[in-house]
Parts: sequence; C-alpha cells; structure tokens
Amino acid sequence: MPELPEVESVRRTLLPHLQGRRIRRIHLLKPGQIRYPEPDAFVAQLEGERIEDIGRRGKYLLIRLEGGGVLVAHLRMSGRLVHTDREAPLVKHTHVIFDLDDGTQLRYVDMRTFGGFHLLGPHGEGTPAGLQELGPEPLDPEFNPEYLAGKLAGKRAPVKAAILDQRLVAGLGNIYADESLFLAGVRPDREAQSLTGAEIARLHRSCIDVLQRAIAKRGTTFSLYADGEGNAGDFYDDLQVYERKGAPCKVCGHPIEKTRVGGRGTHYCPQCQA
DNA sequence: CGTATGCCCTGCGCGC
DNA sequence: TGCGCGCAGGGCATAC
Repeated sequence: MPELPEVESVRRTLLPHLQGRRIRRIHLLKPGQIRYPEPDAFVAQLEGERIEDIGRRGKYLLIRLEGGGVLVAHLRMSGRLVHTDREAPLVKHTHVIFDLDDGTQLRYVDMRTFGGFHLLGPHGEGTPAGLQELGPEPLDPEFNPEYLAGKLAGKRAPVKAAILDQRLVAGLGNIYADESLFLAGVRPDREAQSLTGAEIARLHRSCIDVLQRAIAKRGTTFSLYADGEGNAGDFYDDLQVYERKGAPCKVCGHPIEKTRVGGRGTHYCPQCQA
C-alpha cells in the first residue's frame, strides 16, 4: 500500500527515465482509471506533451508537463507505475500504457483499480478535492509539535484516525501510522485530545523518523508494491508492529496485538504503548 | 461541524 | 480438493 515513502520512491526512480521525454501515444486498456477529464480528452491533451519534472504531495504523484498541465496519479491500494521496455511482457491488470519518444513505456498496473489519473489544466482545473485539502508535508517545518498540538486539541476521535486524516498531515497511511504511534509509545485508540505535550512531541518526532528511515530503504513491500523500476522496498524488516500480530515486540517481547481503530486494522504493543 | 460507517475492487487465507 | 466468506484499506459519499 503506497504511502509517502513508497510514492517518494516511485517519484525518484521514475524521474531519470521520464524527465524530458515526450508522450507519443496513450493506450487506455481500462478507461475507468482516468478520473478527469473524459478519457478521450485526457488522451488528446496528453499525447505530444513533454514531461518536465515529477513532484509529490502526500501520496499524490505530480507529473508536471511542459504546457503547464499536471498529470496527477494516485496509486491508492495496489497501483503501480513502472517504467519498462516496450517489449516487456504485459502483466495482468495493466490499465494504461504511455508510449514515450525514446521507445520505452510507462505502465500503470492496478489489481484493485482504486487508483487513477487526473489531468489538471495549467490553472489547476480538475484538481481532486483530496489534493486541494491536503495538510502540510510531514517533512516540512510547517509540520511541528505546536501545529500537531493545535490539530489534536478538542478532538475526541482516536489519535490514529486523526493522523490518518490527510487534511491534518499528508502522506501517513495505515503502516506508518501504526509504526509512528508505537515509536511514540502511544496507544492508537487514545482520544486525540488526551495526549500530553510530551506525547505529542514524541509522536511528531516519530512520524518524521519513521518516514525518513522508510524513504531511505525505498519503502515497504509486502507482495505488491514496487518502485518505478519494479524493485521492492526494504523497510519490511524494520516494521515494529505492522503485520506482526502475535509476534514478540522487538523492544519488550510482549506479543503484538491487533484490533480495529477507526475502521482500520491496527497493530500495537500493549506493554510499550500507554 | 465532527465523527462513524460503508463502498469501490480483486486476491488471498481461512474454515469447513 | 473445493467453495464461500471475511479481510486488506485510501479516499470519498452519506448519515447522524
């Protein structure tokens, strides 16, 4: 499940292959993955465009075009953007193929079809609501303990639900939310407003630490995720709680528990997290 | 407004 | 061995 570290890894691995390339043709094997505009207009506007740069906001990949437009991709659960040779075999669930002017291809593969593309005009027309309302980048100075404290104040929702809200901070998903809360020593089901100043400071620090370390290892791969060159991420062995139900806590040895918080599968150590 | 719930989708692991 | 069920969850729509 691509979260900030995975999307950042895709961005970094795609950039050298896509920068300066012109999109020659687009094959829509599954037009439903195009969210905006209509598939025909999407293809018409994109064919012939040159890719200038690739950015990222939260979990959104922003492929900037020479003409001022932006191709926005969101991978959701199972989306993959991979740069390949034209001759590479078509894997199952390949939905969109971009032919590039050097003979290579950018392919969008998505088993569960949750992800997709928005093509924004030069003035941002077509921007998805979620991107518009995105909170600060967790690795930017704007995301600081004071900001986090202000956002958690008065919230009765579980702290995990709060930090998963992309309007509060952009890019945390289920894996790194659980990991951050473990590192901070805070139980995921605690009311957001109940956290002390010290706990908020630890949580802020933990979010940044876990994201930076995960980026350094090019993300977490279970079975599906791969970066823009098709390589798995290496953070799996660094996970402290996620996907470790029943396994001994790496700090205290107590078995990791799994519950549901805010409708999401949630992992934590009942001994290390208060 | 804040909070909670269900839906989209496919593959996989589980129980029988 | 096969079948049906529940689960996986990001973002959004809907309800209260």
